Parts: sequence; C-alpha cells; structure tokens
Amino acid sequence: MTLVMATDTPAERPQPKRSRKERREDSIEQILDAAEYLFSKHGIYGVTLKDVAQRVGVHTSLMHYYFADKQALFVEVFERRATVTRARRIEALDAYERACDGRPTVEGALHAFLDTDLDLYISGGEGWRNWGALGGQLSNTDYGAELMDKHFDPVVMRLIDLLKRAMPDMAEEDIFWGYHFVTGSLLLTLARTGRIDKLSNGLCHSDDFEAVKARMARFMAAGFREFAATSGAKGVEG
Amino acid sequence: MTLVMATDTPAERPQPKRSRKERREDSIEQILDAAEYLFSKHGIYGVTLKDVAQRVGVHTSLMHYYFADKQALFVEVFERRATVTRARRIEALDAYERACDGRPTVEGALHAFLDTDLDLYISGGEGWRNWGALGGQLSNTDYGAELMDKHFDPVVMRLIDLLKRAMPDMAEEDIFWGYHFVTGSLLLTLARTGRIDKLSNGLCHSDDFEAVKARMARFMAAGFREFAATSGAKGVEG
DNA sequence: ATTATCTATAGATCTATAGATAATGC
DNA sequence: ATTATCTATAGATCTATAGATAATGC
Repeated sequence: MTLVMATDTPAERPQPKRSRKERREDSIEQILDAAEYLFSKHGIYGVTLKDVAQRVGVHTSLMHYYFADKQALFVEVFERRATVTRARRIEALDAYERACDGRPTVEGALHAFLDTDLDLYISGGEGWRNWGALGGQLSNTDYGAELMDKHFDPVVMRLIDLLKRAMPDMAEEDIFWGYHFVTGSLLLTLARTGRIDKLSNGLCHSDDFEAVKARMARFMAAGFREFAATSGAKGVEG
Repeated sequence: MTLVMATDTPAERPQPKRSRKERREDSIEQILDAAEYLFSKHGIYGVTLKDVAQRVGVHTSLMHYYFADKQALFVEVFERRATVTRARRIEALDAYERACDGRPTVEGALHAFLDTDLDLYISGGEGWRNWGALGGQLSNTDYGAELMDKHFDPVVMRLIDLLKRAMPDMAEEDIFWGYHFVTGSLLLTLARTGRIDKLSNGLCHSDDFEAVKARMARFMAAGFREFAATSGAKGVEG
C-alpha cells in the first residue's frame, strides 16, 4: 500500500514503473499516514513537520510542497477519513430507518450508529485505528471540537431524531445527556489508552473493539430505558 | 485568593504587608492557576512558558525560578488537585462501604465514586473546572494516561471491588467494560466542550455538572443491570 | 543578608521559502 | 518541459541559564 511496504517485498516488483501521478499520490498518502500516527500519539502541537518527514524518510521541505502549512496537513489528516465514516453512518441510519418500519428502537438506532463506526476500527487496518485515537483526543480539545462539530453534526442529529421517535415521551434533556454519555464512552474507546488492560490485569484489551461492539449499544440502551422509567417525562403520554 | 483578585478590591487591603513566604506562595499559586487554565485549553505542547508568564503578568524567567522546567510545572499542575480528589473519593467509597452494611449496590457505589468528584466541579470554583478539563484531555493522550494511572488506580480498584461485590455473578470482563463506559462519559463531561449546547440548541449546557450528577449514576447502573440480565455470567449462581 | 523578580542572551528548534538538482513525460 | 525532491537558509520562537536589580528581613 505504501512505498515502504513495497520495498519490503522487492521480488514482486522489479521495476514498478509508477507514473508521476501514482508516485505523487503515494507520497501524499505516506505523509498523511505518518502524520496521522504521530498526531494521534502527541497531538498537533506535540509533532513537528520534521518528525513527520523523518517517519516517511523524506526531507521536511517536502511537507510544504504538498501541504500549505502544518494546520492544513492536520485538517487533511482529519478529513480524509471523517468524510468516509460520516457517509457510512448516515447510510446505516437511513437503512435502519427504512428497515424498522416506522418504529425505531433505542437499541436499534444505537447499533446502527455505533457498530458501523466500530467495524471500521475492527477491519479497517491500523490507519483507521490511528485516526480513531486522534478523534478521541480531538473531541476533548478546543481546536478539535470545531472540526468534530463541522463533520459529525448531521450524523448526530440523525441519531437524535431516531432516539426521539423511539422514546416520544422522554424529556429532550435526557435524550441529549444520554447521547453525551454514549459519545464519551465511544471516544475513550477510540483513544485506546491501554488503561483497561492494566486495571483488569490483562483480562480486557483497549483495542478489543469487538468486545465494545458486543456490549455498548445494549449497555447504553438500558441507560435510556432507565431515564424513561424514572425521569420527568415531557408530560405527554404515549 | 490570588494577587490579581486582591488587586480588584483595593479598599480592603491598603497595605497588605505580606511576608515573603506569603508572596512566594501567592506567586506559585498564580503560576499554577494560569498554567492550569492554558494547559486545559491547548495541552502541554500548545502552551509556552511565555504564555503562562504573560497571563500572570511576570517575566518568563520566573517560571524557572519556581519550577525546574516545563514538564515539572505540568506535573505540579496535575498533582496539586489530583491528590485532593483522590483522597476525597477514597474516603467517600470507604464511607459508603461502612454505611451499606456489607451489601453494596451498583448505584450506591457509582454515586460515591461520581458524585464526590462532580461536587468539586460544581462548587470548587473555576480552578477545579479547569483542572477537570485538563484531566479530560490527558486521559485520551499517551503522556497523560501514565499520570492518570499513577494517581487514580487505587480509587478505581476500590470502585471495582465494590462493583464486584454488588454483582458477584457478573463476568469480570463486563464489570471492567462497564467501568470503561463510565469513565469515558465522565471524562467527556469534564472536558466541557460545549458540544451538547450546540446539539441541543441551548437546552443543555456542558458545564451543567448538576445535570450530569442527577443522571449519570442511574444511567450507568442500568447498563450494568443489563449485563447482569443477558450476558454470560461467571457460572456461579448467587 | 536573603529572596524575588527582571534583563540579556545562548543555543536549540521550528516553520517556511527560494532556488538547485534529479527524475519523468512528451 | 514539467514535476518531485533536496539543499541552504531566513526569521521567529522557545527553553533555559547567568547575572543584575529591587524588595524584604534580621
């Protein structure tokens, strides 16, 4: 997939004969991958363009040849995958809406919202997992929150809409706070800090997205049901 | 509390006549407060010592007079309040254990764990809220995760222990994952990103810790109960 | 006499640009 | 002839230290 990888298997490619366009795209992809990895580890200010260049194995000035400045590189790293997962999730929520026959459930909506994303980290390769970790950092940060808002507000509103229809009697505040809890849990999951590994003495692993997928929608749906059972409702009876 | 605040009310203090020791402590406190605020906004690498000094209104070199280097300042900012909340939470969990008469409940344990912390942000003033936001960032970061582990592992293990006793039949993995969800939600709460404000069109506020306190333990306890109801148990029947 | 704060500055590093060289494509 | 990559370097900024000055305490 990358030049580095290709070099690891020289037998297969005697003379790749890649066109300029291909080389260009490869270079850009390598830079984005390296930046993605480093940004996810140290944040935007914790990484220098030299760090990125060294990881790729090229000169720092090449960063400026392909990207206007550091900020532009960062935004591109974020947006490269943000657009993908946003589209997938909207599609999944649309599909769920069509399938649920006008009667969405909380758990169904959460599965569409969460599982579609988790699948990317499960089978999307290391790049996706790095990007996820970056997102986990971003959300808790001032400069990152804007980027998140910009890209994911439509998806979230789509989910909120389904949740409201699944729980028409619930106070809106409760729906928003429930969503807040869901996001927080998801973002910490994406961050893969290794904390749960240590706490559980190796029983659980913070990169075990399958384990999260198997539990999260159910856990959170139960939380919402608890709100429905005990909290002040809208005053309208379904 | 700080020199700046004191200067705001000149009538009360004609000639403070503060001793060297008092001045020294005031200066250190001001530096820590300024650093805390800035680190919480931009992370450790997003803040320069000059930024901190300018916020206090002194020269950059004074940072080095009081702190060995930038890293030491950062650690001090974190530890100043970490030790306080850790002690309070352990105390609260101990008190709950004594009060529950050997029969802890999930919700009771979560209330002791969460509310004690949330109370600090509700009534501890802006410094505490800034520190909380810093913690929210740290946890999703590599360099911060270590600091968190070091200070909060004892508290968390204390909570886990109570949860296990409240749900003796539950698979350990489920307890750890449930705790993971709880922490994620708490950390995003502390980050106060303003996201929920925008999403809810002003209905909810990300600095409304009271709202979280009123909902979180209940929401999460219901999640744990869901695990108890449907997930693979330990194989032992209570 | 001691402590707190500031001035001046060294040395390192970082972003960004200009211009040279190497590689590809017509 | 055009594009990709590198060399060299300017200019800014950042951390850290040495040493001067101002303020307090005995």
